[in-house]
Amino acid sequence: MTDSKNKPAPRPTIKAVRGTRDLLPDQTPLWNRVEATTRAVFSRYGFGEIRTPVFEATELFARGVGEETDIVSKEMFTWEDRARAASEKAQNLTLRPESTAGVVRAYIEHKLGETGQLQKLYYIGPQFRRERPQRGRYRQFWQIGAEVIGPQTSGAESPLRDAEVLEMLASLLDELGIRDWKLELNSVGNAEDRARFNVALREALAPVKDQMCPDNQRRAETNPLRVLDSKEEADQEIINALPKIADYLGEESREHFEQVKAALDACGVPYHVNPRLVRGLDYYTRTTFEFTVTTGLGTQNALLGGGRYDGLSEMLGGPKAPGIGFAIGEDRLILTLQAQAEADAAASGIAPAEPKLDVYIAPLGIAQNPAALKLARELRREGLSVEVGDGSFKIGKSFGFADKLARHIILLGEDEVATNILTVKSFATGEQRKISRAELIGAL
RNA sequence: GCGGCUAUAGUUCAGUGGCAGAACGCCGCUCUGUGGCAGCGGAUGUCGUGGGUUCGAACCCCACUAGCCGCCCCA
Repeated sequence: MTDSKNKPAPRPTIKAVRGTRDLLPDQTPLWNRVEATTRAVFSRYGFGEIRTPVFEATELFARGVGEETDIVSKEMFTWEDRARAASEKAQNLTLRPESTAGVVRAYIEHKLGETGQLQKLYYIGPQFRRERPQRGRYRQFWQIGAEVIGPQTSGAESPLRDAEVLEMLASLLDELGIRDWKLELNSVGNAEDRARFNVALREALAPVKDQMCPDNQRRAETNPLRVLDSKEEADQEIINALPKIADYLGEESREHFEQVKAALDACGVPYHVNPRLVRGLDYYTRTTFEFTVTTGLGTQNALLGGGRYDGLSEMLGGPKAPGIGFAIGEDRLILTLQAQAEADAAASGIAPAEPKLDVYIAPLGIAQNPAALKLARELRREGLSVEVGDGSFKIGKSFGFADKLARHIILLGEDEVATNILTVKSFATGEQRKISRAELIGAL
């Protein structure tokens, strides 16, 4: 006679934290397809997988990504690790906001350059940025990235590598079925070019920066390059009049860029040179690029971005090791594919079929449960996908479940267990047959 | 970090001060070894959280949280 209105004391429910989310089984097949395709494509180009830690010393990102970038200055999940002994120093740690710095750290730490070989490394994994969540922008998000890095003698600096990476990305997006991608390409020059350009830019900005928005005024001071890709309407006239990086490229950088473009032309990979494409991370030199799409992402239309980082290894205290790499926003890739699939379904009026199991086994009565599980075990071992009902279910209920889950139902009553002649009904045809256990696999 | 919009059943959503609703889905029965279709019946719920106004709040006000959209930035 307990009072059913006596509800348990309310407890606050725990939810996924802001900007994070669960990927349920209706989502993960697409993720797995994307990742499997990526691995297959990358391995055809000689890339091997690297797995680095999801957290690193904060210093790595400060030096690698750049102290003045938004990522480092305001978007990192950083904490002070407890010192476990008086003699131990507390360490400042950070959840990785991107993976290139970590990969290059590993390259240096494991002396991969000493092999003399070009290293082609890829990764797939979560990254963390403390930004305001939005469509296609999460606080835990996934990136698929690859890096080509090695000593100069390995050919890591060759424009061939830039073109190969870009061609690989074009092939990957094609193979995944991304239909409307666009490659934006630019060169920001080598360290010397950038230094000269920065001086010229500062000179040009000095008399006009007061007329610009506060953000651009700040950038004019801290990172003048970033003024160039500002989208602030009111400042566009001023920005268009600023010096162009292309005019400050040295002969070497210019020639490098020309060769990248020539190789892309030869491969038939379309691109648009965008002189204002300046990527946000400090380590980029020479080639920079971005692939954008028009479906599914709204204003977060950059699907992936990357570029060359010839000085990064040295910035991290390693040997000279030119490299080029990119990071694909996997979440955005998935959103794009989903948006395309929805558009296709709407156009054709055909909803994609749900995947079904091969067999649903319905024991009729709990006495048949052990036999049902035994049969399931055997069929699964022979490679079939199988679900087992419970003998307490009414037969109608079993059919209901079976029809949703599987292509065939096997009824397992006393007779079937005793004779080893199974009753099998196929939902596609509605046909019901008696099949001996020995002939079952062939009959399905 | 800034601005706008939003939050009601499992889902999509209606409800603008007076009994908490619809569709789909779910459960039961018609039908105890035959599902889908159909008929009948049923449950959907702290109306995001906390406070305030009011005789009375899903509705008005405030704060918070979360989501979406945009800005910033980035993948």
